[in-house]
Amino acid sequence: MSLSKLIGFRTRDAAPKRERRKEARPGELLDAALDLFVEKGFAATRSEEVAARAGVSKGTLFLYFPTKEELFKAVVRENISGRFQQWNDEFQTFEGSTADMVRYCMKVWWERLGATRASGITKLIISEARNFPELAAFYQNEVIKPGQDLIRRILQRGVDRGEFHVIDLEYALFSITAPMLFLVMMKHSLGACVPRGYPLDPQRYLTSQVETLLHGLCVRPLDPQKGRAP
Amino acid sequence: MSLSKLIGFRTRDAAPKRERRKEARPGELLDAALDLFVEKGFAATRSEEVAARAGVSKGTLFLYFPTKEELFKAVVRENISGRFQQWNDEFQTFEGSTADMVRYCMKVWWERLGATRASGITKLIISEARNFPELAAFYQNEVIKPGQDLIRRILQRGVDRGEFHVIDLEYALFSITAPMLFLVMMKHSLGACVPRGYPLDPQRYLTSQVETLLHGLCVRPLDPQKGRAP
DNA sequence: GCTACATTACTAACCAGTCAGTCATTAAAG
DNA sequence: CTTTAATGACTGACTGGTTAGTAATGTAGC
Repeated sequence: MSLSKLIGFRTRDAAPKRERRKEARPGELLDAALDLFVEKGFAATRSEEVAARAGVSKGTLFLYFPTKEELFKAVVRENISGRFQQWNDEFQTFEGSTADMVRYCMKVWWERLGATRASGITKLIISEARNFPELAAFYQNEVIKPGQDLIRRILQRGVDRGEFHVIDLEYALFSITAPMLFLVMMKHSLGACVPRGYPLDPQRYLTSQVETLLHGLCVRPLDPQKGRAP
Repeated sequence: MSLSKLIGFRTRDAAPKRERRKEARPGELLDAALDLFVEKGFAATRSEEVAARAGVSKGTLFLYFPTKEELFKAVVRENISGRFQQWNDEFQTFEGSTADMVRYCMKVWWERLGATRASGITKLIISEARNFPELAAFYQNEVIKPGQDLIRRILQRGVDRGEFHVIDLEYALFSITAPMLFLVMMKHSLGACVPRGYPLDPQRYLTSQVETLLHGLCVRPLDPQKGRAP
């Protein structure tokens, strides 16, 4: 059985003509790789399949990326780490209550990462960290650390302005990241293959989690009896 | 290189004598399988390695378990599903506030599952669900469903007794399971290979998460200003 | 026709599951 | 108690199928 049959389609249509397109290849390969890494994970994604989906042969893939690991790192840089600078700047100039800042943070995270294909990379790393520790370390430095720094700054702002009574900044961090991680896992793991129970409305899920978190976090709840009614 | 060298030790000491121990084999194989599945995941665990760690040959493994998937299911039954009945009974007879019940639930979960090797199975399933949907479905029925039913009953009790103001039971569920999942993931994924930041004290983590959750969940917080100080 | 991009065929290495045969154990017969 | 024969638990080489990465061979475009 031919591989192209196996995959079902070629991006660069039926004509198996040989073309020289040095500029476009890397981008097309990264795009194909993201799809397949998210769908199958790192170990289970075959290099030849990535090449086929980008409409080239396996040899060509290794012409642009020396190993499968380097291909993966390039995918992460392209889709996640490369975009952190912009987000950092955005939060530097935020005005309003820190509670709103937390709400906005979740919203932005979902719109720009959680809801996109790129969130599958997070699931992949969590899934395969132990089998590919070098990739895990790369992701830790390139994505997790900057992300946590950003959240830490938000929480610190809440404490500094007397809005939050955070005892332990490091643990409060996880009150924000755990729901994010859970949603990503539902989207890309069990939720993607065991339909029972989960199609989980992301907006509603995030709102519910954030509001619960804030009511346990704010020094002066607006009104003990209100704030949760529809 | 010999496989026993690769693995580093044999459970049933240096003598490679041939023994007939029909009764003991399945248990020893399940034990070895749990270790390796947790350490490497399902796909990356080689059958021969499981056999070697149990001190038998690969042929013997397939004598007791027809396929690798059946071996895995047996591991889940042995270590998780087989124990649910007892836990269910325990919560049926709980007396005290539902808040305490939630605290107790977390504590018990950690002591009997989270802290044990078995928690690695949860991580494995989340990691490999998409590549092994049949295993995911099995786990969904055998573990997740019973677990969620248990938590749902606790929350419902809180609502019935006027202790909780839960709007949507199905989403409140995740406020309890998400921190559990996060902790398991830290323990078995990034936390197990990227030392930076995490050795995460489980007791402290769980307490912090549960208290935050409860203060946003209880109808009448005991005292808005207190309850979070050490 | 030259050269840089692209392909194909190849290597070396994996691994689940099988099966023909081996040998520890047991029990019947001497 | 000892010998012999039957049993079935156990073994490991083998099959058929994987895949990352390489190198020889093409061919497009200048």
